[in-house]
Amino acid sequence: MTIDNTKELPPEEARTRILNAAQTLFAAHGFNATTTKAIAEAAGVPGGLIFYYFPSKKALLASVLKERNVLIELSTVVETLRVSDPRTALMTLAVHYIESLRQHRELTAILLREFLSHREIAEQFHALREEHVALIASSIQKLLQGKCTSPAQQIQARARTFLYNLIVIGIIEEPPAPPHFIEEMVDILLGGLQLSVNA
Amino acid sequence: MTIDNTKELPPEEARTRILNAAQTLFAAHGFNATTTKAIAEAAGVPGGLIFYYFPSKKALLASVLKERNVLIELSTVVETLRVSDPRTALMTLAVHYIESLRQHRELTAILLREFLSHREIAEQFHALREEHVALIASSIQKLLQGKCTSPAQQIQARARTFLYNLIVIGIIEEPPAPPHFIEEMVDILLGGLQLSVNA
DNA sequence: GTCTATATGATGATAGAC
DNA sequence: GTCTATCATCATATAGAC
Repeated sequence: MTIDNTKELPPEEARTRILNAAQTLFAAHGFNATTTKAIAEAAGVPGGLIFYYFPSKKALLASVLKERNVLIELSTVVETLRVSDPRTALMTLAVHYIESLRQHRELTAILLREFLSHREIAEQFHALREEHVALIASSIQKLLQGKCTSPAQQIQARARTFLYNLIVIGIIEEPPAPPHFIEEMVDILLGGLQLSVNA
Repeated sequence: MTIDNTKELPPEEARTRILNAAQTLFAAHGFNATTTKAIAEAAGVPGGLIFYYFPSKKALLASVLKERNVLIELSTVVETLRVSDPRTALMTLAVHYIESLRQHRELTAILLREFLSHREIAEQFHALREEHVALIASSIQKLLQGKCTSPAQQIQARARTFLYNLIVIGIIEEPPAPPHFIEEMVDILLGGLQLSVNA
């Protein structure tokens, strides 16, 4: 029987604590405004130890973004759609997606902050967006199977409109807007489709 | 005959050059990553002069945001709607709004970067959003006068969906998405309304 | 109002003891 | 692997000559 090294908090894993602290502080104050000293203090380790695990502060940021990846979890949200009624399904998707964004607020904040200056991050952000548009579009298409005759491009546009709204709601909007806006938005998206709603 | 002091580049207005340089550099690299020295160099003035005109670097940022205000210009875009056909009007509004956002890319970049950490800026951003939702909603309502019987709240939701899409398209989306997406989005927004389109 | 020179403090990173 | 002490650099901001 081999030892499982993937526990949540391996006894003295200073590296993990540094990553956690960096993630929190980068998100709260931005990359440049966060000092390595502050990270070390928050992590409860001496300042020098950071540079034992990471060659530079920038490499630390890269590790945070790489090892704590938002992409995967957000994508799985889309997969959880096993409801027959399109309206309910889209509502579920929206709520879960926004919740997921809010749960990863720290990472999305980093993305939002740094994509403007770091080309690499911008491309990651862009790829993520397009991937999700495609995922949502195919989800909608499945949901409407047989119930609707709209062309594929219309569905894609709806998926994009949907996602863009979720992005603003989940990342930028603060405080949260009118309570029933999400519901209304879903209705708008489904409004133009020739649905045979009679479940 | 008095002298007009509101020319584009008043003979030696170092202050203006400092503001210009600060705006550009803050937008390109963020507030913290931009040094006052870099601003001075870009403006072609000695480093010390910045602190003659502005008490601190942060005050300089505040001045940039206050004196180069996006709010006004963006609001006027909405006013330019004097077309009878709703679809054409919304298309015009969308295109102009996005163009305006792109023209003020530097300022929107600063807003996007700093609203996460500076409470003041966040509130400014939020107020701007809500003001524009209201403006767009009332524009749509005027456009649909007599042609539609949808309740006010539905119109508001449409306006918000519209604006949120414009925000992502104008500020975040890069490179620009599928060419006809804006058109498709407008169609989606108008899709659910009981229009008597027969112009 | 403009410019030079510089104070003062903090930052990322290193060297080396344990 | 962990920690202390410290270096070299560069930041914002000031003092004061012109």
